[in-house]
Amino acid sequence: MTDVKSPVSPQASSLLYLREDELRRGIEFLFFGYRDFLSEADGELAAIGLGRAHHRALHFVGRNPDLPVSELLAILKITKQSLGRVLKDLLARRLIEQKPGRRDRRQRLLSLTPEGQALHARLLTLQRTRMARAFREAGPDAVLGFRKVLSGLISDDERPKVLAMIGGGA
Amino acid sequence: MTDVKSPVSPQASSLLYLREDELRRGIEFLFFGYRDFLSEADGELAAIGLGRAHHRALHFVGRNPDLPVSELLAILKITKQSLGRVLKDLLARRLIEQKPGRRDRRQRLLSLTPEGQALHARLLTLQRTRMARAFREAGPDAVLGFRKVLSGLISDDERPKVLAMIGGGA
DNA sequence: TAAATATGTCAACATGACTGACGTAAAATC
DNA sequence: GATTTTACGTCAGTCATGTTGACATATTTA
Repeated sequence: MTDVKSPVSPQASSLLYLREDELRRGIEFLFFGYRDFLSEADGELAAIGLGRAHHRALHFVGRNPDLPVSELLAILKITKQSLGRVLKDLLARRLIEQKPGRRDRRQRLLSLTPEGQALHARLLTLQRTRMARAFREAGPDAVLGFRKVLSGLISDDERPKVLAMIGGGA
Repeated sequence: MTDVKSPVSPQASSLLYLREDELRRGIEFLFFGYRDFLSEADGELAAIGLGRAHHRALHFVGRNPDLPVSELLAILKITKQSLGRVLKDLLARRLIEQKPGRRDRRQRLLSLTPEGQALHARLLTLQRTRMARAFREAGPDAVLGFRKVLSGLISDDERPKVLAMIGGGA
């Protein structure tokens, strides 16, 4: 019991940002930021009878034309049964289309129809608008930090794949 | 078709970080970071037969002893029926306890039992550990940016309440 | 006393995840 | 060429978590 009054938990002041309280705040910011960020697109989706699961599939297919089902499964980390239902809906509404792979004809390569692209673009614009405002208010350095921390939150064994797909550094 | 090769979408290079592509990357980082951040605690929870919904309630009650149900509802933004089921489970397992409010006896103030505190602490430590690693690798400036951007993603009308609860600036 | 508030509860339903089992076509391997 | 593996689909059942709508009860406020 040396330091009588030390509000700092770990050790030096250079590590203030690693105090328990700061970590808890980070956790909670992530919760609330994520919650509200998604709520907007959710509204649009609900209006046309789709859910988040459809949105996620639509997004990654849109971003990655001719994506095999297996890769989409790896990105979303859900079971094929869960994805199956979602894809069935999207195919029935002609938002997504399939074609067999050229090299491997067992594969069903997924891509968006023009209507799918339109919806994808609409949702992406919504989300980009919100993200753009947050980025603008926070500034370029903050944006870098935002990505750095989130990148660190990704599982070690997933990070290479994810970074390769997302593109760019950090 | 003037600028033949302009990789920049909006206008100046000072706004590079607001290009569509950078915004998309931010969106995707948020998706993957959130996905993997939660997966760890999910495992612990599944092992004892609880889910994310229980975790969220446990967390905010733990952080905010004597929390009225109405406030928990406002934090989680779910219906009282959904919360009711979760609280019923937590009460049955004696992880949470209720007591009537002193000033307003209609209220049921929620707090954690010792067992609830133990579980809360265990889960929080798990999450803090992961967050701490990401923070440490990213550095203090990045942490600030992380919080700034997430704060900007929170709905305008929610931000004051949330910031008041989370504490600290930005 | 009447109205509003805080909370709980019953019932029905939707979404999106899961497990487990089985089927088929194409590719890869022995 | 026969066998095994792979990519994908599908049927069936279950679970967790959200929803709406209606109604009940106790307590506070007007």
